[in-house]
Amino acid sequence: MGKYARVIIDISTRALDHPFTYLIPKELAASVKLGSFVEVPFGFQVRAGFVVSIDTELTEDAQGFEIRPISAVLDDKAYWGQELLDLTRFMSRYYGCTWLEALQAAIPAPVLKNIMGRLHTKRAPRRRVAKDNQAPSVPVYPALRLTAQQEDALLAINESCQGGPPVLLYGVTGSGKTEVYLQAVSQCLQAGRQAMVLVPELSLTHQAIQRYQGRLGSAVGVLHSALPIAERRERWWAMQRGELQVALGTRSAVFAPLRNLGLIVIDEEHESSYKQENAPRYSTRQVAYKRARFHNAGLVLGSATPSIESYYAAKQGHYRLAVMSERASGQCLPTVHLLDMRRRSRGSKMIAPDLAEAIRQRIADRQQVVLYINRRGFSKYLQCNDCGMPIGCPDCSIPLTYHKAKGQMRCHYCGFTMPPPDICPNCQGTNFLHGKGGTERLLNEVAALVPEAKVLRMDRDTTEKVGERERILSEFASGEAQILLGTKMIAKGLDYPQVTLVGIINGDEELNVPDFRAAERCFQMLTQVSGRAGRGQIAGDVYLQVYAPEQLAVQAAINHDFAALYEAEIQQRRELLYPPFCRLVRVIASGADEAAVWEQITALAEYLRGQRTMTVLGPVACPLERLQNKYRYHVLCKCGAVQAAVDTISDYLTALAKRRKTEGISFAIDAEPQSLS
DNA sequence: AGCACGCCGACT
DNA sequence: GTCGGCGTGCTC
Repeated sequence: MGKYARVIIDISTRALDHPFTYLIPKELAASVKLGSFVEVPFGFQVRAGFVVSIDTELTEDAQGFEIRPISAVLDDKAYWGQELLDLTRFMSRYYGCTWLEALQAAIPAPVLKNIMGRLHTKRAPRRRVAKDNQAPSVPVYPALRLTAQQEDALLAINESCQGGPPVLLYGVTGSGKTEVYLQAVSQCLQAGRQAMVLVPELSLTHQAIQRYQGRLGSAVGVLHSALPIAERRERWWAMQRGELQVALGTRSAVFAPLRNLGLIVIDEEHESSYKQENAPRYSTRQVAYKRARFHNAGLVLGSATPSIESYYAAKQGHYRLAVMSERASGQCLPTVHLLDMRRRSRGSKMIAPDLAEAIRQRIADRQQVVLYINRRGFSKYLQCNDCGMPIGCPDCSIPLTYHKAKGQMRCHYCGFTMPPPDICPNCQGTNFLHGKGGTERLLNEVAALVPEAKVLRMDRDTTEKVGERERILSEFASGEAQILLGTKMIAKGLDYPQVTLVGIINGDEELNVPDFRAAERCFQMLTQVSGRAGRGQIAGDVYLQVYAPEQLAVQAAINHDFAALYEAEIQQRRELLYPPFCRLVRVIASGADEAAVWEQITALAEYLRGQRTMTVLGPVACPLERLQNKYRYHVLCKCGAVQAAVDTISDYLTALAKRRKTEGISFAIDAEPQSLS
């Protein structure tokens, strides 16, 4: 029986991000446990806190303080106890966030809010209303016969569940990865263990959910932040009580409170949405790896276009590679027509004549068309109209960003600047294009081209509301509309047999994004979108409009040649020292006072350079220079070990916070960033 | 983050 | 004379 409890206070600031020691009063001795939420006196106030250790002796860090008693217990359930503590502690250290921020990510807001709501209000906890959330009956989805390759993959996964290495499942589109997951999960359940299936946000469609529920029935619990609050809370508690055996959901579902995990599946493992873009900036892959290790559970990372880093890790022997190179049902791939958009006159249409003709044809034949437009490029770049190459940084091999006001080209990794060139360094051409496209313009063009067709538009602007995406998709599925036009949202999960034509408007725009992963992302996107055409009886066509047809990412996508892309990328990353050959840690400073932000980030960069343990690039303005009226600057650290680098940065920032030097300026540490905007 | 303590300007 | 500005310091 411990006498003291060490507690993380419910205040998220670096200055207070350490445990405070309290006495456990005798009458609370039974209910104060590891992971309990408690109410404690804190200075002049009463705050909620989270018990992270229970000790019989006073620890050294608490010596010399007047130890006050815990005033009440807010919740004595230990949740997933020690695992939650270990995992969130690890996250706070590795990702450089506060322990509280990590806890807030691991416990859903509605649940947390409910507990915190009991603070100093002696209201008796209400009885849970046992609302059974049994969805209306779902059509049964029977098990399919596996191909030899699928059998092999399943075997590897089963071995992973029994202590074998994690599996990287590289299966081409249509090779039947989902069927393999379903059977692996079934076997896991039969062995009396639980399973978790993680998918990217955009893949968690009605259809996908039905497939899992159709096979696994009511054991499946869907976790998604878009669900109604009450439902989310109840679903979480049901898992906590052990009433659901399978958690199906997006990124945050990696924290599903399952206590007997046997298998974790991460589908589309290459997706960047698996990295959270605000604190705690965790990687789902890594948290899943930690949880799998804790439970001795299996782990599968699956993709038709694996990330370069995962594939490299597999080649190094960290993952077991399972390959499914054949389609399960022998559908044939669509024909890809490459349309070279260079040397087109100023003011010409976004849709090339060939594609325009094809659209007209399909509409006349009462078939359906998908038009994909890239909208990744938020910054302006300069592109050669003769060879199609973006003007890049000589040191970092990423496109330079064009700053109209200063009439300058700038590298957002290292700060290199130069005036806009008159002559293309690649081909000596003298014609340049200023890039930045628009959905609006495309929509108008399509309307003028085929006024009789109904066009649906789907992008972030039109799908703010919950359920809007499903509504648009079902309208398209019903055949009411002939053309679906949109951004990334339409790239995956669509399986409509009437679609015989896919037009990709700016297929290589991704290559103009100042990010060293641009080629990899471009390849992934082209592969995904192309897969939407010709899924029915009629063969499909893909019209791919590009400015740089020679670029390897484009060529590799047309030829379905992942190996070529991988080899080229890995060689370049080795030469330029990018992941997986180093680890990146990015620190962003932002604030309304630009001079103050610059001063702070410069001081940080100088300090880090002085440590001589990492290569420090910058500081420079972030590609997204101003966000919500705040100026943003970053430094990029190339290091050998993430933890050591983050420790150094965290210590510096904590000292700064304690001296109150950071008023009005906020810092964010991003360990192993996926996006550098 | 909050909140008190503390030392300097214009107000019932 | 005092009400109140926000600069420092502290919270087990």
